[in-house]
Parts: sequence; C-alpha cells; structure tokens
Amino acid sequence: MEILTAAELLAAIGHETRLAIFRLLVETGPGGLYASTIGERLGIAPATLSFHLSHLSRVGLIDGQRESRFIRYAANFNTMDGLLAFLTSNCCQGTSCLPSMDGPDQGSERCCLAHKES
Amino acid sequence: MEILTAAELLAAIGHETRLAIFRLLVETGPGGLYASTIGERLGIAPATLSFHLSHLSRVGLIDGQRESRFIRYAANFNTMDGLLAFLTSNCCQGTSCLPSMDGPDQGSERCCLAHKES
DNA sequence: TCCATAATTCGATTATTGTCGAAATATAGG
DNA sequence: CCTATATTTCGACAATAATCGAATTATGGA
Repeated sequence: MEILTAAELLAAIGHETRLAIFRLLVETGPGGLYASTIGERLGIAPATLSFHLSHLSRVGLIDGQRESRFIRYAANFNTMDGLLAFLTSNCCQGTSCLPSMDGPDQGSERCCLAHKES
Repeated sequence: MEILTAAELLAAIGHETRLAIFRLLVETGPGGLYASTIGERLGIAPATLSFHLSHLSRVGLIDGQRESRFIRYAANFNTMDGLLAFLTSNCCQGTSCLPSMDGPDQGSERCCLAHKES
C-alpha cells in the first residue's frame, strides 16, 4: 500500500463521526446496516450522514449496495486489513525488538507493532 | 481506548507528511532520530516539521527528548499498539467469522480484523 | 561574552473540511 | 399518476488546518 493511500484511509477514519460509523459496521460484520439505521443509531442528520458515507465509500473502507429503497453499507475488511498491514510493516527494521535480549530490560516501551498474517 | 482519542490519533497520522514522519520513526525503532535528521530525510522545512512533530507529540504517538542542541524523537509503540487494538476489537461480534462455515463460501470478503495479543 | 546551530513560535495567508436546511432523485405501493 | 419514504446533491456558511519566512529561544563551544 502506498503512503498516500494509507494517509487517505487514516484521514477518513480520523474523524469522530466517520470512525463511529466505521466501527459500528465493523462490529456489525459483513451483513452491514441500512444507511437509515446507521443514522438512527448514531444520531446523525441525513445530509451529514450521506456526506460521511460517501467519503468512507470513496476511499474503499465501506461498500454500499442498494436494496429497493434502502442502501446497505458494510465495512470492507480487505481494505482495513491492508491498512493494518501497512501500519505494522517493517517495524524497527526487524532488528531492534527480538523476543529475548541480554542484559537488563532496556525499558518498558512496547515494541514492536505486529499484526496477524494475512 | 475512547473513540474520540482514537479519532485524534488517526487524524494525526491521516496526513501524508505526518504519516511519513511516523512511519520513518516506526521503521527506525526505539532509538529514534533527531528532528533535523527527519527533516533532511523527508525534505520538510523546519517550521513545518516542528508543527507536525508537535502535533504527533501532543497526541502521544511520538516522544521527544532533548540531547544537548538536538531533540531526539521516537515512535511511542504503546500508543500505537493501543490504537491497533481498538481498531480490531469486537469485530463482527465474534460470531460471523468463524474459521469454518457450513455451506458454500459466502464470498471472498476478508473477515475479521485481528491483531496479536498484547 | 559572542557566535553558530537546532528547534520552536509567531504571523499572515491559503486551502480544505464539516454541517445541515432545502431541493432533487430513486424506489415502492396504492 | 400520486404519495410516501430513503437517500443524495446543492448551496452557503463557519470552523479548522497547513504552509513557511522571519523572529525567537535554547544550547554548546571558542
């Protein structure tokens, strides 16, 4: 993943309202929710909701599919997983955070970032 | 982690320049880099760099420590790991993404988000 | 004390983003 | 065809964020 793409994805969920929408869809799972349901659950005005759904959809973090008068939105887990992989890749050049080190503990700092195999 | 905190962290790295700074520090590891080194490597003007370092530092994604005339900045792995844990928590209510399912494959969608134990 | 270097703060400008009422579009049903 | 409902688009405004030259602060060495 390119850094510009990653920054766009992060900016998309770097807003309280959009993060709430995205988290709701992640917790809901692949089945997703209708736009109106999202709006009711989170208390967002229709025009504002549409603006944010459009933003999340444009960057590929969610997908929407029309079902008669409703549109069902669901999290795109592939996109999010790619982002997580980017964020955790090449941490510490793979050299600084070996499981065991000689000598006294070098500090309580958490290191490294890791993510399950995809 | 609260959603507002998570959104602030994501917004902080949801900007190309700040993401480049943060990724450079993640790849560098706990040793970190001097501000001037970061500026040289990424080609950022001093005032602009300071603005972004201050932002990342304020939200807790990096830490800076003065060493004589230099300030050494390093990624805060604890903060980032907390953010990753938040993003991957409670995915699909734990019910929709069991390793094996009966019936035909329900689609190629990636599910769920997972992160190593902390 | 004076100078050089590292980094931040200030100030002004420009650009982008978020919100939401009102109007428009899409779909279903009588 | 008309009405009701779901959603988006439009338009205008307010608020926030990003950039960077110039001035300022902090530190070390001659």
